[in-house]
Amino acid sequence: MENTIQLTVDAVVFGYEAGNISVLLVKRKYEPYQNAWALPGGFVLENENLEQAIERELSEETGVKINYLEQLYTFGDLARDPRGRVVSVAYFGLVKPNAFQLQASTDAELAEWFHIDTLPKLAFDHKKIFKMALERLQAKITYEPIGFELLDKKFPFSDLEKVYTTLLRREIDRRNFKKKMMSLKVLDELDEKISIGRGRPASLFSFNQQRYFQLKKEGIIFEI
Amino acid sequence: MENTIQLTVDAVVFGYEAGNISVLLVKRKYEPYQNAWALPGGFVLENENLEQAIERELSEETGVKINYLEQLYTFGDLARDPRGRVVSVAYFGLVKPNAFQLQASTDAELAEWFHIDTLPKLAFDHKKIFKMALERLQAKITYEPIGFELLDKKFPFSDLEKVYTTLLRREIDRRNFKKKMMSLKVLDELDEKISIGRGRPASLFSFNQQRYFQLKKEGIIFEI
DNA sequence: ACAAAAGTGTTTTCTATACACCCATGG
DNA sequence: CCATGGGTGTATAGAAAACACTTTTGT
Repeated sequence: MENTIQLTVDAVVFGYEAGNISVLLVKRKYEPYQNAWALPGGFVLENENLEQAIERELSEETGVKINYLEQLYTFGDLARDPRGRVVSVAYFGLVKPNAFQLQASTDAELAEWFHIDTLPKLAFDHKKIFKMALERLQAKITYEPIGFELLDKKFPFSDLEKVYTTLLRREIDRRNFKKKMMSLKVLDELDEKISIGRGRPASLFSFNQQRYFQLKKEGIIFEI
Repeated sequence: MENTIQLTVDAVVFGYEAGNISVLLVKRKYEPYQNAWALPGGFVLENENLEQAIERELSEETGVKINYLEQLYTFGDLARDPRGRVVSVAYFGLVKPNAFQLQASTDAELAEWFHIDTLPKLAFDHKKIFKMALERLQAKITYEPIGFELLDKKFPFSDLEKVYTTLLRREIDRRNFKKKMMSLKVLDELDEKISIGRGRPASLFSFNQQRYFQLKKEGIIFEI
């Protein structure tokens, strides 16, 4: 059988820093859409699976180390790529703040973080892909604790709260939010505090992944 | 660029009849896995999108008219197909009981419904695909009213209940279930009854799709 | 008349929400 | 000492869950 369908992967990678949720974009070097911003991604090689392809492309194009990766959707419209029939498997990913600084490795000078509310025009159907990824992320944080994946290993509780208020675009009652979070027992309060500028120093917390997997196995679902 | 990756689509189609949830399988005519049972599906043609490919394959192989179709996941492991590198976009679908009778059209004699608990050995990684589809369906009926898609236009309430108890594999309190369902106002009670064998005749209900879309737009979420 | 399935309300428990003041630090 | 952000508890309302008997038909 003759096959003229090409397969690519694309990633919508979210990062959090200082109260802002950003997405990682790369500037295209070649046609089509030369010099336009696009999601990192590219053609899948014959001897790698889809996750390997994504990780290779991310590392080649951005140098970012991904922390959480999940398949999003496969886009197969006929005219989505001017080069011909290209089907793309999209992923969405989260990175921790320490990965937020783009390393100057490889082609990193062509990668940049953009605030999710002020994206430039995107190549191909990447706007549509981004939109779906954002909706997925917004939905997902309400029933799975992936908010942690955007934070450092140790974080003050207020950072977690900020991830939620920023993504859900609404205020959250701090007391109720903490009550619910703590009742799940997936957060460990550490004997450590940080003081960021003025104000009372904040206790640091860490995410107890073991406890989370146990809960998940028992079928108990997180819900905000 | 040379591309030796092939793209297929596969469908996990569920049907409901007489208290049983079944899946549609086809018997393979050719190698590999000749004579083994497999999910309906096949290669995507260059001039059709993914949904068109699935619908074409389903109609060619089974003659079944699909009622609800949703993309499930894309499977891209290296060794999933002995013919070489084949990536498959899997869908899951639901059919109404009137589509349950397999038409003798096309290759229909090679298609058959199997109870979800007693599937034969499946070709390729189709077992894995099926498992994911079943989990998705089980999760999905708890937050979207897709249970209706498995029933006729008019149905007794007990049929809906049976779909839920069968899929969720647990008993449901009939009064509480009805209360919740009716409070959503997506069910219209008709001035019509049916009597199935012995017992009190049941009122028929229909699903109010318009009302459902309105609710969805308003962000109100169904939850069982 | 009895077996079989449909239909129907109330009480209790739990969870979600609303809400305001004190605490610890840096400047 | 004051500005800034962190930390905490209770009361109310609404939703979920538990629970059993009556109705209508076919045989």
